[in-house]
Amino acid sequence: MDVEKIIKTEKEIPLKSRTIIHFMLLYAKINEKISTMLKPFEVSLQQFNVLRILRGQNGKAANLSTLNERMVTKMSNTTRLVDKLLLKGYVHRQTCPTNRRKIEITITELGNRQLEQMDRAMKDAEDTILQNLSHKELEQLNVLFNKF
Amino acid sequence: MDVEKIIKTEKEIPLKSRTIIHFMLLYAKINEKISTMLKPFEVSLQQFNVLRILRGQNGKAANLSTLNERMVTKMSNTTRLVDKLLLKGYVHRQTCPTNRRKIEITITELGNRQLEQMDRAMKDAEDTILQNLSHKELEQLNVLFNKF
DNA sequence: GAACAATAATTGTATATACAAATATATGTT
DNA sequence: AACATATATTTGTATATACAATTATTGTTC
Repeated sequence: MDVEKIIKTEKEIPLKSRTIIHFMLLYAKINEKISTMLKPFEVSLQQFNVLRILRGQNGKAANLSTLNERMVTKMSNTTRLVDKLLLKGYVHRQTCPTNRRKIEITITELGNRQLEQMDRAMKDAEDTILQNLSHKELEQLNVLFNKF
Repeated sequence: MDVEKIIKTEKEIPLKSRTIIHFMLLYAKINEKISTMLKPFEVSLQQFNVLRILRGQNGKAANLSTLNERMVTKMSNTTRLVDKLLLKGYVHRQTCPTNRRKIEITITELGNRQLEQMDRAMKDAEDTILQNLSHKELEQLNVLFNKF
């Protein structure tokens, strides 16, 4: 982790700036590892998250607004994101019969099976990324993250 | 910060997964604040970083490979990224006279002036993002980040 | 010094993401 | 019922990013 990589001045970098830059570099690193891990499944991190949200519904359908609300990114993507999962046969979509504006999304059997495999790969990625942090340090990190 | 937002299961989320998800949500939050802050200047975070790297050169030119090496993202973008800064008049580009494969990039007067304003806005953004963290907590965070 | 490899940057293409506008359906008001 | 308003999703467009292929120049080797 080389913070000096981005900013290199004669002056020392203030603690706050250093923290933010550090965070950004770390993000790039983590994101790369996770993308690599998801590559064999041909899904993006976002698509993976949608599948996880759908599984969390325990069989209940989720409409696009619900998915969008739970996700980090914005609405306009959700339609196209689900389109891609649909193409792979990981989800099923149906217009809500009581309110035809709504679209109900459910995860398919295939989606669930693939997701289980992704889970295992994800666990490996997490272990790699966090291998140098102890249980106590991870807890510290979560406490600090909660303050943001 | 709501980790349950992405994964919602009957089981408790393991500490490592929780940490990664937490991190991702935090990234989205921070990234949004920084983008908002940069919006008036019509530059992306990447473009801002290029300008900071160039300033760090203290007048010396940087070629595209150097910029790329210092940045988080990949080469292919660097050309187009610099193109945009060029359009705004923030940088100057010139073929290296001794090695005509290389392109030398320098920051312009205008670029420097704008960058100073961005610095101020960035400082405000950092203060907002990190307002709930004490000096000690920031130091803790940096120590933990270094372990990744 | 011709042929090949290495380096530096650019371009093409596909996909991802952000923002705004448009469409379709439902609800509330007079 | 006609109208405006709200809700849910989709589409268009511009920009961002990733990966591979291409071009231009330089360096190396026989």
